Amino acid sequence: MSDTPATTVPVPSYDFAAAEPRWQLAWDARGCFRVGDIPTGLKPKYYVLEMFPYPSGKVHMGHVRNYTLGDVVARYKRARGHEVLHPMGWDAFGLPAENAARERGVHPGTWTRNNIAAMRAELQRMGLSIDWTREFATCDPAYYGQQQHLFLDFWQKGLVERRLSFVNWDPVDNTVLANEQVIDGRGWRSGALVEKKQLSQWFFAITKFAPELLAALDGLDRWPDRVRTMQARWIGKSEGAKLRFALSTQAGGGPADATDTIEVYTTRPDTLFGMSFIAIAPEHPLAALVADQNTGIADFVADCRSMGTSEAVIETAEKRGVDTGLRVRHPFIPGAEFPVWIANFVLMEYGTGAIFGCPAHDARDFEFATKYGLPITRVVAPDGVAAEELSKPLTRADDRVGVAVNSGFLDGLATDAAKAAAIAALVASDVGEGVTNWRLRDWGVSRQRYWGCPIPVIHCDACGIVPVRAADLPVCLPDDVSFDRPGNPLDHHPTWKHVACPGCGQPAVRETDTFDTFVDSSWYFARFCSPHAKMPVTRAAVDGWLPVDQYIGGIEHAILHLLYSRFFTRAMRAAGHLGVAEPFAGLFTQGMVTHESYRGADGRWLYPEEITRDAEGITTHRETGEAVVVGRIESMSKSKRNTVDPGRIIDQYGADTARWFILSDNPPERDMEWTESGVAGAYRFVQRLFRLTEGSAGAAPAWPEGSGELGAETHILRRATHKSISAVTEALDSFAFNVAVARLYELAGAVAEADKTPHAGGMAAARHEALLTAARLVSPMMPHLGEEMFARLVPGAANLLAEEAWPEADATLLVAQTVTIAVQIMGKLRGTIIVAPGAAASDVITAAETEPNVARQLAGLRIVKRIHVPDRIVNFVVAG
RNA sequence: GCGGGCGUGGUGAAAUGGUAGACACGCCAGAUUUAGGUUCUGGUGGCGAAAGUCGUGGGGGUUCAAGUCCCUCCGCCCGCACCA
Repeated sequence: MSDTPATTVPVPSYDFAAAEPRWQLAWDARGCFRVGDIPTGLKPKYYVLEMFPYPSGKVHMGHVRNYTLGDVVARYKRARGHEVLHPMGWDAFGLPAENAARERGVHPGTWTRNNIAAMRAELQRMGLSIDWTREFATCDPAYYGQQQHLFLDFWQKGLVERRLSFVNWDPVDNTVLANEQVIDGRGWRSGALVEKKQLSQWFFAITKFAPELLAALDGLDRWPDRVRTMQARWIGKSEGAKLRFALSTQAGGGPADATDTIEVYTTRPDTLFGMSFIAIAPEHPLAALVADQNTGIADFVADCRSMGTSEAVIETAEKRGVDTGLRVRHPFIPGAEFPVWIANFVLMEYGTGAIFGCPAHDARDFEFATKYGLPITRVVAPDGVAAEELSKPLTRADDRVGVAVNSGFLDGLATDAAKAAAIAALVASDVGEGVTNWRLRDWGVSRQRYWGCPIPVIHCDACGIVPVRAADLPVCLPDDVSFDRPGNPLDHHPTWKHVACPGCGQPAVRETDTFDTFVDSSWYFARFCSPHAKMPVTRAAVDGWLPVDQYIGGIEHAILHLLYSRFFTRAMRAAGHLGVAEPFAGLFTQGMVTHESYRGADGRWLYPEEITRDAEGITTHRETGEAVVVGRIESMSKSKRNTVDPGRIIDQYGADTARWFILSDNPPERDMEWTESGVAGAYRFVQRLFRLTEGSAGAAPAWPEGSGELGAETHILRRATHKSISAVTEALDSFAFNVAVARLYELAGAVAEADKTPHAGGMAAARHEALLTAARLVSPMMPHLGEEMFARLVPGAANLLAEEAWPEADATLLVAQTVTIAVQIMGKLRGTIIVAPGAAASDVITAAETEPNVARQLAGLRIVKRIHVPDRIVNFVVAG
């Protein structure tokens, strides 16, 4: 190696466009990422999975981020000696394919498969270390047919139910609408006011697992706390009371029956003395009864029906209600009566569909009571003293939990004791009892759509509802469907649904509903273990690979998808398909990719490619020169046109640059902003690392005989190299990829720094070591560049870098020779001292006190206390 | 509305309760080059000539010491069960 620093010798630049496909072919040729259905057991197994994509047509930056994160983990774990399963597939059923069919006349299957082909090609350009032999799409009959088997198994295990539930109904198109298709209470295509309609639907009995789904959250210690908290709240275990209010007036004037009481669930029976009304949901049976006799009430109930089924819409709507005229008796206050209202904010799905209103301590009840002039009585106070008039609800923790006041026999009791006493009193008078309630509802899986997995059920006039025989599966979707009118094409199909009943052989009709697409994504991770099996999963494969060790995806799936997958895993275990209860041992939730948005003078959105920015930062249209308004930085979306096409970035800068920038920009759990300047910076680093390699290309030079020969600069570089190994390893282990990137910038800087002085005393060997280390450390993030560097540093290597082990840091090189200690007076930094690591406290404090600036500041002050934190800090607490 | 999260220089950010701003982008200055998404060197939180002082969304608290822990307020983001 040369002893002169590399100065102005022209160095060829890194030709990523040639190198990236070359290395992708090399990995593929050697089968670097392929594993068997059953792990060999020679190494520890590691299953890395990113949430599989919906094939919308194009890979977007969110995908690039997701799959880059997963690929870093997969490549890193492989290097650390694991046998890594890293598969990819397609969440291929869903609404957008049907929309494309209606809008463009293309068959959903054709549209979906074309999209998959396009997106697969784009993903493959990223250099992901995926075992593509395991790929499948959920719209493959080989997949959804097995899903139908699972449905039959779950049915047998008592986990499938059929009951009525509400859907959004478009009365003009005569079709069911998804929540997203309801815009301001109207159908997105017809514009008709949406109605709630009851349909008979299939449900998975997820609530049967509610206690264990909640309890098992504690064991998911590699999940983000926030996701566990959100799931716990969603499952929503609450301890409260169910009580029956006796109606003092008969609902229909008819005989006393089930309608002579209203059953209410409450978590706060201790606040019963603060009651001022009962509110029931518009869908409550009693509401229907009253509406039959009163057109005003009927109108109100009908009005509530047009609100749709979305909880967010219901809860944010203005609180409205109507007095039914019915009155109930208070269970504790003889002679007291309270009105029964129908209120639009009461949910039929939760509790009993009826509440008692306690306006003093509940914001919604307060708003309602204020609006309709209902009394507001404080019944909880922190100090047990009832207070003055209320101008706003007492909803702070202090105001909700305390001591009962204005509450008869409960007065003076603390909240928990008051609850118990209230429940005891309800039990004693046989009007209620303590109950545990769950917020979680059973999972409705019926969808009135074509592009989904058919529910394998037959309706027979004689035999009722009959499952399709296992031997007759899969129930495949017919291809010849028409989208020329609204509604479910399966229902309109001339022949598909007509079959013989498996029970009696008489003409019968297939179920034309298909499964919610969440069903498809609730077990795909298990299918990846043996994707070609003639059964849902093979036991040896799932026993070998599950659970997923690291699952990575968007926070938007924190509740539904993850909860449904947890349920499915338990249900599959109950049916004997697998042995684990939890599908995902580790979970990482990534942030979104955002970008500035731009609008032209006329207000229309502009693509980033359409604008240009001059030296003063003024943005104008690239072609017309018109002024451009720079809008908010927001999540990339087609409608705002603030998207950046990953394909263009890879063309221009290469996959490694895109991966590097996406990792370097910020912590992966946070939203990131895509910027052109950031990409350009990443690209410069790619080139810089490559150029550094040039100075050490070729076989490793020998270290000089005897370590005493090593110069100080050599030692500094070696120390930097080994500190990088340790720091990058630690950063990758903790998902701090942006920190790993920073450490690699530092290592590259250390090599450049070493090049400033003439090389001597083993520097050439240290430099080679540094760059070889850099290649290995960088390779999970920039695999192509890593291979290129490795090939130049180790010509004729038998292995690819992808097959090489992770480097080990030499502990002797990590030990610091001195430490810098901060010296504070009253917590304020006044100086620093340099001492040997582990120096005695007395020596350190003496050195601190004599540090010139510290000594000057301490003059005339009395030291009250000396705090010494070894190798970190000295703090003097002074008096006066 | 309810639930969850986030908030640090011009920007993205780093920081086991222990020297706030590592690393990068941008910017400034200089060097190199037959200048073209170059490269290299140095500088870069605010105020101040300096000593210093202020500074992690606002306010309060715990602590010798708070970006970090607690309370409260504000702003933004995600989810709310038929988007995936």
